[in-house]
Amino acid sequence: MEAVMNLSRKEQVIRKAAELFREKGYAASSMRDLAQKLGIEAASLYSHIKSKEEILRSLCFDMAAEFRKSLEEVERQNVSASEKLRLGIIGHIGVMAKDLTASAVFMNEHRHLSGPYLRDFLLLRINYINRFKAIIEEGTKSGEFKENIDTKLSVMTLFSSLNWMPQWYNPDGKIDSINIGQQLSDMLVNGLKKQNAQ
Amino acid sequence: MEAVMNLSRKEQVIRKAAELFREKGYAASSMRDLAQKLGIEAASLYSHIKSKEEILRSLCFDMAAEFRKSLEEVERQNVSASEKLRLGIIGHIGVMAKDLTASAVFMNEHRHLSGPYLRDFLLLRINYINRFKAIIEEGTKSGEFKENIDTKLSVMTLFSSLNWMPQWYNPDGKIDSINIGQQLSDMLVNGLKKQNAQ
DNA sequence: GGTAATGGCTAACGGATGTTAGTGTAAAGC
DNA sequence: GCTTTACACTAACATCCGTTAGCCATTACC
Repeated sequence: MEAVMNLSRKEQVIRKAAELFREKGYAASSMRDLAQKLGIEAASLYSHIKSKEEILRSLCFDMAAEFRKSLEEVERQNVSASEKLRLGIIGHIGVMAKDLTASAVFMNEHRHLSGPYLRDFLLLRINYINRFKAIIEEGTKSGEFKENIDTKLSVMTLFSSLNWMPQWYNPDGKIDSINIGQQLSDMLVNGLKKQNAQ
Repeated sequence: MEAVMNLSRKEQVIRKAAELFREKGYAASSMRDLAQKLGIEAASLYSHIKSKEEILRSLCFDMAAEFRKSLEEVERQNVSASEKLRLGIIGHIGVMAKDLTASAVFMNEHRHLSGPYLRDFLLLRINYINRFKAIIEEGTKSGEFKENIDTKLSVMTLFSSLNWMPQWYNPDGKIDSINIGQQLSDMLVNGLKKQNAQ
């Protein structure tokens, strides 16, 4: 039963690390800081994790897997492009809302992954983005979306909006994550302006 | 004439530092790294700057001043809210495009400012955001924008989209910054969907 | 031509960093 | 009851960090 009980404490370490990395950034967070948050000595951390970077890796790649899973579900649905986009946005927001701390780390700190890990991460990311791009292109071809939009610009704007959510969203506030997803997708798809206005 | 000639070399240092901070992040960038980029020794940097943080400060606050100036010009114009928003967006993009490197640092590294400087910075930022928020509210009241939108969500989405531009925009590509500003404001104000569609 | 300023150097500081080695101890499993 | 496992400890390592002190060469100014 080693592995199972291991997870409990190891995940506790990773969770606290996520909080720390989010607050101060990966590079500015020391293992001694992390140990202090857990009430132990820095050296004791190494009973649970192999290195500082291993923590970052598990945070980044676990989140990446969640995003991928969410998008795959959406892609399976047989609906219009704009509806697919809407569901994709809501799904993405949902994944983030489940762990805002890890999401923030995923977004802001992944660049501190070393060499091959960074490469793998960026490949996953490009793939994810391209699948959203494909949905937008589908909508352009089907005539749902404007034909003169720049797809790259659109998809980047989309991700910018989504990915910064963890930085300002307060989960204890009056607006919940599903609501955010709805409004955000409406805003991006329909815009701020009234449809009947000029 | 000390100050004038000083600027030249000092600004050279700051510019290289901006590149470094952008690539590796402030905390992960060492003064020895920076010195190497300039072909000098780390200790020699201190003939030009007082500290590492002074560099970050000048980068952050100089950009903040540029943004403020741009917005003030827009606010002076006597036009509709949606036009004001459009001009504000284009102005913001324009300021970023003038120095993408400093913009990226401004956005991602400001949190490493210490104590009172961080506080001042955040106050400037909140003020800037609130002035955009006021434009959106103006548009909602005047009936140009939908009345059921969440202003905070809208303005945060707006800034997310704007602020991530330095991360993906390639100034050597075929799409120039004015074009980006135009398209971005169109996308946020009018949405992706055709106005006559469903 | 003397003087000041500019921009660089070497050497060194005190402290923080990630990590390893080796040890102890309380609980869990056979 | 013995052994393993989980989890903590202390001590220490080599290296990197930002920064200071003091010195030297070249250029600009009066």
